[in-house]
Amino acid sequence: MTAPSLPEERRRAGIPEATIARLPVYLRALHGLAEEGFVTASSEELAEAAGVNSAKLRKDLSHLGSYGTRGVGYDVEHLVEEISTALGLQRPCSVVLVGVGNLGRALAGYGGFASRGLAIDALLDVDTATVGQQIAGLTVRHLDELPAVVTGASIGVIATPARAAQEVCDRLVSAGVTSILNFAPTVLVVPPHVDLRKVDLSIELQILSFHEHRKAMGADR
Amino acid sequence: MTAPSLPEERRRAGIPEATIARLPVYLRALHGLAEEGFVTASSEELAEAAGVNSAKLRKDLSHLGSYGTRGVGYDVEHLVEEISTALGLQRPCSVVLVGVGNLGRALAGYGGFASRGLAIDALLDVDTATVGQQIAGLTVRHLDELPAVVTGASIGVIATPARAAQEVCDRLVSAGVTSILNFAPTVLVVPPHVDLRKVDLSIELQILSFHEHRKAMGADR
DNA sequence: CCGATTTTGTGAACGCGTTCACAAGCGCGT
DNA sequence: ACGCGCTTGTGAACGCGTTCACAAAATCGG
Repeated sequence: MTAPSLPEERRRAGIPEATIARLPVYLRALHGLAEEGFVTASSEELAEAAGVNSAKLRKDLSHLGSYGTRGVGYDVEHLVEEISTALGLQRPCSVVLVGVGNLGRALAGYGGFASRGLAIDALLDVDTATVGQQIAGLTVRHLDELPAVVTGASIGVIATPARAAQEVCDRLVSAGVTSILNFAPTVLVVPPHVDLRKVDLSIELQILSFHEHRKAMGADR
Repeated sequence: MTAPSLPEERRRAGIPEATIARLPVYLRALHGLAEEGFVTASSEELAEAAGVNSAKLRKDLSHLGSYGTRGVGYDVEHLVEEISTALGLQRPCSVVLVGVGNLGRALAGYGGFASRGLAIDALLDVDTATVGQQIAGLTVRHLDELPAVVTGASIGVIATPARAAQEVCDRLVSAGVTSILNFAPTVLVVPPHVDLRKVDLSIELQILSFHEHRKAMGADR
């Protein structure tokens, strides 16, 4: 355990999770402002574009370093660089998607990834009818080729049916993947060194269902 | 402002947001346990199936009421009922999806919704080539018909390109929708009485990118 | 060169959510 | 009937994240 001497490294290690989750939003807001011709932006302007309040934005950015100029604001282009660096988008890692069903195809064709430096590099499936197809400029390969496509730092995306997800997850981990994004509606278990995030479409709807009913009840009485 | 006299209602109003976000997970875990033949389940068992610790699960459930039996655990079937009721899934509201592109199709075909009582009831788009198509048993209708398909309590799902999202959002709100799930990579602004949730696929990847790079840096030094 | 003005960066207070730890309650065996 | 073991429900402590409010810093006009 080496004591971190560089302040840069201290900062990197100590960025709160909640802040990291917002950095991509700021990045997108900055791109938007840049397109509108802003060369500099105050925390107030940036916060509005990102949909947060300015105090939160300033504290978030302060975790990265002091990249603003008092009385002026933030240099848009420079801040894009800094956030991209913080997120590791300067040297993007490869993304491997497993499960080329409806959702998998949608993800493969989703333009939002490429624009931020993160593009899907490989599509894998087990269905022999799907393997070999060309989708979004990529040829679908068989899941057995997983070890060959995982090179160094890779992110795995699981878009399989729920029943296949845990096995696919295990195979990703075996192949050396340490960051996994799961779209299958299942709880996955992974070793402690693996980062796992999940996106569950039906859960989001159920949360809204709760709020919708709560509002309806309040109106009734 | 009537003072809530029924404890049931007090509970409903006071459920913390974080708890609500986990109730759907518990619901799914309970269905899984039921299929495995469990008629009763301890907080420990349920917590493991849901991927949380048992203390959290117990506190979450305590916000709904006292539906467990000390020394025994929770009746699986009964708890399913209670959580479903709390989430408003007993009388599910209709779901209207706008934007039948790749993602929209994937969502329309996603089985996970129907199994929990929340099914997509209408598909809308503006593309004349898409309108009229049959997808997942539904006929795609034109966005102009929005007022006709929104009946009472409805949830709106936005799966359009980013540039169209705000206008679609405004039209949903005008039609009376007060709960919106946004998949478009944009910050939407809504009136305060509207609940808005967002799912952003590229943001999730960028968060993983951060962790992946952090791990790689730690290994290097 | 200086004061007025703007905006950042941050210490402090606050609130929410998680975790801990245990008393209260329930069933079962004897 | 009664004590024993198991499990829930919950008050209390803790930690993280948000918000507030202001001092420090930078620009600009005179």
